[in-house]
Amino acid sequence: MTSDGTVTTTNFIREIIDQHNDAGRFGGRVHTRFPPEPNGYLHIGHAKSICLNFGLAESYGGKCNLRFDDTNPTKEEQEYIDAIMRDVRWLGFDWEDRLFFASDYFDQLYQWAVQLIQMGKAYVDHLSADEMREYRGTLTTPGKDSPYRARSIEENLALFEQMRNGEFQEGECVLRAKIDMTSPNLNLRDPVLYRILHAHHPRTGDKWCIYPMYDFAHGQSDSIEGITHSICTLEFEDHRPLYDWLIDQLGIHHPQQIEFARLNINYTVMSKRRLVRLVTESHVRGWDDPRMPTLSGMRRRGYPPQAIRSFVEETSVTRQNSVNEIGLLEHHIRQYLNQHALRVMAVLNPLRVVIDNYPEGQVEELDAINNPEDESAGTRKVPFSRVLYIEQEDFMEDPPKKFYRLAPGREVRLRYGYFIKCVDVVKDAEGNVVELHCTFDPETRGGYAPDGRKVQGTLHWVSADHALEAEVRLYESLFSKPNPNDVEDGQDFTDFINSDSLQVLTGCRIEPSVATAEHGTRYQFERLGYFNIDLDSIPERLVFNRTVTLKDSWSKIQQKGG
RNA sequence: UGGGAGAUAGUUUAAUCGGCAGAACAGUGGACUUUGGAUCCAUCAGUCCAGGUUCGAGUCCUGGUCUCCCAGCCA
Repeated sequence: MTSDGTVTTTNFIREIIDQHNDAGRFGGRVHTRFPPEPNGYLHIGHAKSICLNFGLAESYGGKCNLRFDDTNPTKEEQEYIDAIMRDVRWLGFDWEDRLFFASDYFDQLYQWAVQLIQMGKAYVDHLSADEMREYRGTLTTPGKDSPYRARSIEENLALFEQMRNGEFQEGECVLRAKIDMTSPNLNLRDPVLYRILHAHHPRTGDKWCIYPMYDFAHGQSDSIEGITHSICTLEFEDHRPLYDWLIDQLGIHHPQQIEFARLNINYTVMSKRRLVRLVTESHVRGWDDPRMPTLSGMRRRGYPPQAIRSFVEETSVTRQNSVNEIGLLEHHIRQYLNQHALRVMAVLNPLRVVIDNYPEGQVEELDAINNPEDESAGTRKVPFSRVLYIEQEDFMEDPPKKFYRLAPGREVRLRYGYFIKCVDVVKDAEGNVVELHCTFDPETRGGYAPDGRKVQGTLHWVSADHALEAEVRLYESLFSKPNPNDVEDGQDFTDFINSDSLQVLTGCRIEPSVATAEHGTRYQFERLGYFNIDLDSIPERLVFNRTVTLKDSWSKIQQKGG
């Protein structure tokens, strides 16, 4: 068990660590890190890496660092750094005093580059990007040596010094490792170590105009921090021989890299490149749009971090590429919220109901249970009066057989209220039902009939005079296609954006008990789903997000033509 | 046609030395119910293919098929 109470199952990474510990490698130490690049917001795929790295450290009594891989100042911003830290904390993890940046190591990295040059293992190359691509060869044909590969150590040292001093334009030259241009692993065909970028860095300012490539920074950063297990995703497997080479040449601490398959979910996209486009092209309202798979979007949507963690835990850690169903995530969301969310009554599409035989001006405070799954949540009072609203969907003039709700002449229970019977239907000029007249049975207060008679349906409701007005935002998946990345020639993933992914309802009515709740407060609207209070909400104008619907067996019956 | 990796119900996965293929989600049917919620019960459904070794193969061997990753001065 971890601190959040979830059960940790074993996986291939834990088995590797166990083997290391049995063999005494790393002296039984386990030190991991979560190494995001601050060029975008964290998404649920990152949550898997976060849970894995912090979770491993915790369960083995080790530590986990947060390190920003900030080696490309042209793409990275302080806003992203702040957002990433906020999201990691929100998930419930703590890096304590171990907040690091790859840019902290720029001096050391520079020294190591010089050392490689001195060893004859790196050289300054003046090939253009296009030329370098040609010289690199292809997947099936070997590359060939750059004409600059044979420069003397002294010349390389001088040239690299000039690079650092800003004596070259961007793209004029780079520092490359001297490994093997014929290697079947393209990462070993003299990879670029340093490139020239006359860019201002969020942390080092204008100190540097040369920046290390990720491949030259990542492994050594892990080494500097004494990381034992460098956990990363599958696409870096081909880079491992390069990291190993670099670390062995330098003779420094050698972490063990272990790759796992990234988390994918259907009906969404997970690559940062695509998420950035969704934001910059205004397909969504921002990084924290509740339809986004970002952690900030999910937070705003009302997804509890505990549910995200239990979902991630259940997807398990493997080396198989896979795509999880969004339904599994939603299952975990519902499971948590069912246990923890307070119940309230809200009517999304109000239909006015007048209780003809209920005294005018009378108001009763009825007892309602806050959470049937948690007795300690207690009860509250909800006001009942002569004029109420119920859900439009809960009335049908000519109902099908399995419709349990209100219809002319039919009796139903108002939850925690009374049994009511529909006696009249008022329509407007177009024939739309605009008001119902009902009678109530005073003997059924609280929803129980002393004569033991049963009703099939129980409806939620609010008192018209007491209800608060609210805007409610309903969400569906952002994409209408299970795999939006699967595009034909000439198509773009944005072609598959679901035009119904956001539906805004105004004039919704909700019971008064929520009036003073804070942003983010999560509720179950009885019979409708889980909702939370959006950041846009103000007391004069409440705004709710639908986090997820309740499982709805009526809709299935309907679809089957019931 | 180079290198690296991976194939188990619809989905995601488990299976100690080679020893009864086990779960969750989804689906279906039912019980219960003051949420058509929750809960409970039942049920459907699987080892990529072809050989081989073995008393016995998801696991070992041989051959094949399919999928993913790699040709940024991105990470």
